[in-house]
Amino acid sequence: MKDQKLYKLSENFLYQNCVPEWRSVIDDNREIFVFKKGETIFREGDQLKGVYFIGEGKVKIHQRWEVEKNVIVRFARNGDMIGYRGMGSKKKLTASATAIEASSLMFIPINIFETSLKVNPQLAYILMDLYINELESTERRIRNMAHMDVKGRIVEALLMLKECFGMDEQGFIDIKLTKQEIASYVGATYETVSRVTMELESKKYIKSKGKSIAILKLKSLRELLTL
Amino acid sequence: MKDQKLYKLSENFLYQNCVPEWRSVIDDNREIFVFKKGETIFREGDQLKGVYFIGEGKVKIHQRWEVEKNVIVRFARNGDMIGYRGMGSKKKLTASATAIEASSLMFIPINIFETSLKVNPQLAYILMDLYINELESTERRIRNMAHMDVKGRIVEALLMLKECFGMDEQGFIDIKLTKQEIASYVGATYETVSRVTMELESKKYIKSKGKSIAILKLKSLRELLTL
DNA sequence: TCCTTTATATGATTTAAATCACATAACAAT
DNA sequence: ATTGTTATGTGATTTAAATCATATAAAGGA
Repeated sequence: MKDQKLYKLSENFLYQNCVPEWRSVIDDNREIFVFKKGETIFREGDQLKGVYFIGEGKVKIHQRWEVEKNVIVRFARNGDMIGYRGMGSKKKLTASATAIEASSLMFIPINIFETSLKVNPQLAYILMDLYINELESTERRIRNMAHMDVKGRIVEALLMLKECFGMDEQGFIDIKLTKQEIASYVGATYETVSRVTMELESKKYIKSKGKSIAILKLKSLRELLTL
Repeated sequence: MKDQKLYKLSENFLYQNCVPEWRSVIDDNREIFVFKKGETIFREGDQLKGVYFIGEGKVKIHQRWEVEKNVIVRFARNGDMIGYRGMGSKKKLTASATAIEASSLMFIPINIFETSLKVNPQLAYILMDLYINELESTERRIRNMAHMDVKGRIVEALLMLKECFGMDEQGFIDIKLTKQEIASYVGATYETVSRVTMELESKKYIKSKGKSIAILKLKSLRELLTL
């Protein structure tokens, strides 16, 4: 079922970078999907059927490793595109996507998206830039993984989450993650994440309420990174 | 000094994906630079002045971390493009590049490259795909860093190096790296790399001669990864 | 609401890998 | 060659973080 209220097409970068004549094609072919918290959007190994744009909500992109061991590769929020893995429709997805909270996504079939790329010269260009930026932050994470200790990686993750998802009125980062999810992102166990966040709390560098975390002393946290 | 022998322009993907009329522009504006082993091609923090295509040789892309601590982000070989970090010439390079062996590179000034992108619709497209693939392997490395032990990461690195650089007649992987360089790539210390490679050698899974390594039992090595 | 499941805190123990330490080997430079 | 420098192999020690083990606290379903 299509629900216009759940997705403002005009704010979407695909729409914005297409020539006006093409916009109706997108409008005619898009579909809106709604996912509950915890629901799978796509699974690694799946055939690539199309591309998703997040309208509302938060999503984690993750890869499996043995049973129950996960790595969260990245987080995505409204406006972000997920699932695209290059041209040639025989491609397989290399990661899964799961809704962290109730989310509505716009789906564009892969053939429509690929045609969009051909018809709108701007688009490949914008996408190229987008992937370059993503690559940059991924390379940065490799560096962090290689040389930072767990505490540093957790602090770095908290700062990234603040940047990415912003804060509510009380200063809490606007995303609710379990200790296990944080652990899967930084490459650690949930026990260690629990200990480290407890330590940061006791030092009043952060505070937490349920699954929400607020940053209290940004400066002190940043200093932990430079040691 | 320009030396045509050192770089076959016709084999370059930039050249191949440009409309014929544009090729002479590239030809007129390119420069060939030759680097000795260990020489710096560019340094992180540098202003982006142009793009390099490797004609001959091998290059490592690395980021600094404190004094003398390095992470090798990736390796590059002939045909690879290095140094491009997206449009907008005010961009700064986020990693350094150093020649692992004597290399010749073709340099294209950033403004020529950016115009090439605009004039040749194919190009942004090809680049987008290229960056998607790079992102994929970088994401894979994050997963490895998070969950594999050092031995696994070293084995994975050896298999990657074999894929990337090929082997000579005697089966040795066609790249010479120090233990420290391998360590910088897998995120470990050179002592640990030394110990692990010694262990693999004693099991006859690999053999080494100077700085060259040959894979003897591919199957056994692969099995180490699935444990 | 109670009850099951899932998440969290925290202690005790183990372990992989870093660090420290030194001897030897390979490589470069004079 | 001769000498200094950088790379390597290996042992001993330390340490950060995983694992094992429980207790408690939330969250979700019937």
